[in-house]
Amino acid sequence: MGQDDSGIHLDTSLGYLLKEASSVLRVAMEEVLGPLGMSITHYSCLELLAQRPGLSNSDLARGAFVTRQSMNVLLKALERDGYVTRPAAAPVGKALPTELTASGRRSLEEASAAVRSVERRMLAGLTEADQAEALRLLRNMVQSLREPVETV
Amino acid sequence: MGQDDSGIHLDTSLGYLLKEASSVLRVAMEEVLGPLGMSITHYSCLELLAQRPGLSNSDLARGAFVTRQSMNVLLKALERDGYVTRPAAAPVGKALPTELTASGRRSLEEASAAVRSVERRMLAGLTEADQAEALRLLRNMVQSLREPVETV
DNA sequence: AAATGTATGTCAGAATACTGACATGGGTCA
DNA sequence: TGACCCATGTCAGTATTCTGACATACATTT
Repeated sequence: MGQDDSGIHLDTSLGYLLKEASSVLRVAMEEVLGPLGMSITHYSCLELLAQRPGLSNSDLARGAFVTRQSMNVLLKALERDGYVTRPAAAPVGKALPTELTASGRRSLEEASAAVRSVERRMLAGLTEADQAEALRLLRNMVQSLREPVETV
Repeated sequence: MGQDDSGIHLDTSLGYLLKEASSVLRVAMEEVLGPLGMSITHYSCLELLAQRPGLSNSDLARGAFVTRQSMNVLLKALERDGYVTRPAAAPVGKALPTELTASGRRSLEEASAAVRSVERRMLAGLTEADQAEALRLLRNMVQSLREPVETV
């Protein structure tokens, strides 16, 4: 099944290829994070907190590209298991600034190394110039999609 | 919250940017497919069948980047609603070749137009050469990640 | 001061995709 | 031929994420 190659423009669609690339990356990351008992969102949350301590639940949701409701579920589990801490009351507004615990930092270390190895593997066939170009192109696409739709 | 910009290498990580791009694309597609009562996987399935009639459930799963179990759930719903047909018995092996019905083709048409408009919007800021380069770079990344890990 | 708008945290329920498991069909190889 | 391996379809249960809704906190506007 599927051995015939009739004319398919899916093979030249950047949208489809983008989905394929993110799917392959997701699988590769789950492959290395799974043995560490960590999901991708779980890892993303810890990495964000390591680089920007004090982010709120909503901040983390935006950074990990999930809804704040989803992040809230994860964050409560991480808090229960002692990887992050949040104050009981908000110092200002309603936002609760979150921070990594020592345990969270330790847990992140090996995950971060594993993820870096995946990214290195993904970029093995690209030159420095290629990578810079990829950054430019992807940023351009993101920006274009984020711009409000023209309702001339 | 989040107004301080301490040193973040997430901003230069291609893995993170790839996830961001696919997330933005996903949201944009859901935005145009939702009003048509269609999910992304739903649309992907119909598009695949339009371009490669006779694909099996497992083929479709691979093409839409989900598990065959997930695709099976969707396919049964599509069959129940009259968008696709599958033979009661497999002509060879266990694979059941699936085909679009007239209703399925009709339903696909407007969805396909909507998705093309999203892709056009995404690529609005890129030249032809840019797009060709993006294809090359993303294909390279996909291939690198698919290669078995070196266990020297 | 009051009204409005925006952002946040959180609860509840629904949708979607996943992992695990099993039986079946077909090919490969000893 | 028989043993083995791989792919497929499918059932069941689990996990993750989403949408909808509500109350609260702050900024902006009137």
